[in-house]
Amino acid sequence: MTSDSSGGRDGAVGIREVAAEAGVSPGTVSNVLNRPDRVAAATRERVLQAIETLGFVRNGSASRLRAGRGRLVGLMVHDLANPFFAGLASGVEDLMSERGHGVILCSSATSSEREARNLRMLAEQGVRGVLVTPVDDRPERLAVLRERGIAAVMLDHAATRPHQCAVSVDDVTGGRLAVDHLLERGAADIAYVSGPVSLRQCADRLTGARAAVEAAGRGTVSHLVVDDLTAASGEKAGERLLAGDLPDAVFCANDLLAMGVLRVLLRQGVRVPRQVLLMGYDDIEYASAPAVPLSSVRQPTYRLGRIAAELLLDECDDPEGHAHQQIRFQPELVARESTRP
Amino acid sequence: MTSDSSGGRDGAVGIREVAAEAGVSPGTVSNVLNRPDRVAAATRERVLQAIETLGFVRNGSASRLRAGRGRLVGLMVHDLANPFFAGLASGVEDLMSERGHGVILCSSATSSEREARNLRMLAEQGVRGVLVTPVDDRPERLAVLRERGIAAVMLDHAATRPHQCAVSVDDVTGGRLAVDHLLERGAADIAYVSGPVSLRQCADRLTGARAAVEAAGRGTVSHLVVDDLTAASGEKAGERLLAGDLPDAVFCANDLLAMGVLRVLLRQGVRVPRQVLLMGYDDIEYASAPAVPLSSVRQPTYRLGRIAAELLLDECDDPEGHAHQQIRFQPELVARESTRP
DNA sequence: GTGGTGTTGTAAGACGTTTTAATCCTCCCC
DNA sequence: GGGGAGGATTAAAACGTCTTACAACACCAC
Repeated sequence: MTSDSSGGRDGAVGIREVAAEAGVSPGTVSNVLNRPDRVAAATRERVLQAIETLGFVRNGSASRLRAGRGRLVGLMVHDLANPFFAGLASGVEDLMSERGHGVILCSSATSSEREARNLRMLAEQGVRGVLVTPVDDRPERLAVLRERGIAAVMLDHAATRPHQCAVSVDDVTGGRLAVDHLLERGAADIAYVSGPVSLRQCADRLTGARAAVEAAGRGTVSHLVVDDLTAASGEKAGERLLAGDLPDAVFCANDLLAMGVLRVLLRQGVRVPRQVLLMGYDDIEYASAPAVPLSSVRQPTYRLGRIAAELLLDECDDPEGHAHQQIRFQPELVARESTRP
Repeated sequence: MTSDSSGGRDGAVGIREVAAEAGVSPGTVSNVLNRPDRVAAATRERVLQAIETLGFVRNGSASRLRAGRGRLVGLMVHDLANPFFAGLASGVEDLMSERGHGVILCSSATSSEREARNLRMLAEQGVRGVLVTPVDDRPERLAVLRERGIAAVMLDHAATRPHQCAVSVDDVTGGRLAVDHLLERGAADIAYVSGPVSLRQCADRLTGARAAVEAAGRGTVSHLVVDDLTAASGEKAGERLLAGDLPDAVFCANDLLAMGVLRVLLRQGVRVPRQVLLMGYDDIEYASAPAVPLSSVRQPTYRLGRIAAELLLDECDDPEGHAHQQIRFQPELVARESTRP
């Protein structure tokens, strides 16, 4: 135990020890750390040298306590196991890591209670800002954050109040693209499978789907609701579809659902796309892999995350000069086997 | 702005304001928060009431600064976009959330530099402990943490030093299971596709594969190395395989690689499994979806994460009484179409 | 009553950093 | 050589909580 490679002694080395080693005052060390330009080049070098020798690691808690702001942000998604959110998280983490920030990851599991609990935890940790894919539209859920002056950027969701950044994808258009495509491929009787409509994504895609039918002046959209957006729920939906008259086409609110539906239909000998056209949403990496590659609606997942992260840091770094932005991407149709009749 | 629903005033409400409201001293409020049993039921109730009324949110930074330990842990994985790690992270996050802890998520992107940078950041944030899937076997990479007394649990990796917890899956056995299966299905000339052998997972699975061939007294294993464990790299591997004589079977170090290989082989008209048997590893949810469902080796991903998280908290809560554990799961073969000749 | 015992509550000093206002130089110009 | 001017550095006071003594109190047995 006596020979630790680096100089880290038992008596934890702080800014004070560094100052002593470099022959300056603690204040100067702090300046080197936070405003390097305020200190002469020679002194700065000496301090950095001391930091290196002593293996000093700055205490983030103390720093945040005194300065009011830290180098931590929060990220709240619905479900990490869903590749769409994993992609988002990946984009956020990459950018934050480049900028020297840490990301506290939370999953709401689409439960408002868990969301509220996590937001509170984030507030306690004094994060600099939060990226959140909210569980529903109620803007007051972010009150805990606003009261403490914590910036929030909506992720995959439009802004819920005037002065707020948001990065989203136009899900109404996405739903319309999907159903336009299905109608064009000859479907009339279309089933839309989604999670609860309290999820904005599910609701918007439905709106788009109905708009497409209305605009075309033909076709119908029926709606099948399942508990969540997983492949397991997709299988349940598939079974319910099989129990009745099969529609011409099934449009699922995400690819996982579609993969579940596909699995069940194929297992029961239903020919896809011959008998039933099938469409997913998100265009996750695995959408092209199935027996019948899935048509889907592509979203720039990773970029969504990166851009939202950038917006958040911009807002945090300069709250006054920052212009709130609502960025909305347009989704893109990806046609594959599952809708080729 | 004048009518915030909750009582959160501009002059941030701290333990002091709560104390005033409840007619006790700040110390007592702290006791209610940290040692509820030390304070009489009536007083406790009064304090909790005040906390509620004022919408008090404890300052985690101050708390951690003074107490030395906080309610934050770190999690470092190779790649969030990989469903295997997303599953791990999901398990970790669930358990930590139940226990009221936050998780700082980091991705090393299998780069030691980025791993080191992130570990340093975690040390700065004063996390209580860290769960890490290390990029290589060098135990000294955790020195930054040890010096500051931060507990570490190895995740999907055996312990690298004596007194350490670790949760892993036996990858040598996994590799053996896979190749045993391929040999049994008649393959002799087997290609193993993996990322760099500096990744323990890749190395161990290779060891297992060779052991299987040796034990059987027949067959050969050739080794094809690609940059990382993604589907894109799988496609590159597939092209390199096509450039030479096709082996009887391809064993990939994970399912993403296998999906990439499969895509290329099918595109070039190679019959899988007729001409080439194909096997993945991890048994991610999407392994069963492809045109030719992938045989794979299953790992208890989510449980791995949960258990490691539990171990870490156990170690943090009682460093003395804690018995370090090395838990090793056994993987399980899942045979599907891709290895049915 | 008195002294002991146990329980509740309090006062005040950390924790390690940032920051403000003040001090110290050095250099330059008249 | 005196008088700034202006940059580099410092001293000391925060930041909000936890914790260590310690005081207050009630209760009980003698």
